Amino acid sequence: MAENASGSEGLLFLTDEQLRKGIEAMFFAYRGFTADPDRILEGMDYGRAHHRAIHFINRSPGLTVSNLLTLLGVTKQSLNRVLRTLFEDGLVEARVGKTDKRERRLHLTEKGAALERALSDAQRARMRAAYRAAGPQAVQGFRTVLEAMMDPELRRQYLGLREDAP
Amino acid sequence: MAENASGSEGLLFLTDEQLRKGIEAMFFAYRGFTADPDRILEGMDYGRAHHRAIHFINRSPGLTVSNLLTLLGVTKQSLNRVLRTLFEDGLVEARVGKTDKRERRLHLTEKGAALERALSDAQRARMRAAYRAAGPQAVQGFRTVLEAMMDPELRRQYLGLREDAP
DNA sequence: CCGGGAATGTCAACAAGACTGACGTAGTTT
DNA sequence: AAACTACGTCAGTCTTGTTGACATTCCCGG
Repeated sequence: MAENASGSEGLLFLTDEQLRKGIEAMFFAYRGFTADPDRILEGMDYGRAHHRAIHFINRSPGLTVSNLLTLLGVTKQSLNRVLRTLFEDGLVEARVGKTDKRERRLHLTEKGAALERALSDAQRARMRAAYRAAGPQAVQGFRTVLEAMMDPELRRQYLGLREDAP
Repeated sequence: MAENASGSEGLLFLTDEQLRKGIEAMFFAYRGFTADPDRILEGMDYGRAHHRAIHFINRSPGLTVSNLLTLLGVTKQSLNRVLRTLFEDGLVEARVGKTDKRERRLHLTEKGAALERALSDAQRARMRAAYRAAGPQAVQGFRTVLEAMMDPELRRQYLGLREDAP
């Protein structure tokens, strides 16, 4: 039995206790989520900030610095420090914009793409294992709750970049 | 090829694209998740680290410094800086352990509990809104995936706090 | 064509929060 | 008495974020 927490369909009984568990689940899960890439990056001169930049450049090749700035939600000074090392080490290259020559469109080099693959392989492996363990319905719910938890602005960014759903 | 799709029993179509969306959902959702408490804390002399300490002390009153150390996964030097300011400002108090006098059992003061309430009210409100928007099944799936994503050690910590076990 | 503003880079200074390493002190266990 | 444990602390480093100020290059509207 134990239909305790949530009514099977209609109403949600949201005790503070349940919410607290959700909060702690986010905290612990996020640690796990970042653990593998962090392990790979440690020892290199890079950190989580580099990973994030590389991720989004890989995902949207040719995006501009200010696109990336908006996605990451940091200051240009902060991002620039990261990008500079990525340029210097030949992981990322910038091509001057065709229509607007002020823009620098960012692309991964082969070397950069290789690192990206290493990082996201690790992260995807964990995500895949979690998805498999939890099952399809859980995955759907997972995504739905996460989307609902984003700030409206961030959600717009996220959805705007998605190809499939509305 | 194209065998990357289905899991053993279910129809788990796990394309890299889908996994990438899950990864980004975690990234954006975590930003939203921490945004409200961060806003409250900004301007005070506190940060996210203080929030985390306060959260777990509230959750398990009387826990020791090393308990907290394990939960947070940081070094004692790092935690100590945080705890010191919380002691000085009278938000947390330490009581010498009864059986083992080396231990300092941590408790929130009234003032500390008030801040905890302010912080977690904000965070719970967001979590509640997300849960409501997503529905009960989604909530179940959300928690299931997050648990599966934790490191085994972290999951033990997390579960250990749910059901009281040694 | 000129000037405002946008996109970008860069210098400098600073802060939070993590880390390592070393050392000290009180209390507990063997 | 020695060894180990729980905790605190000093000192230094690193990453990643912040503000503020200023320069350059370029687009576009008047």
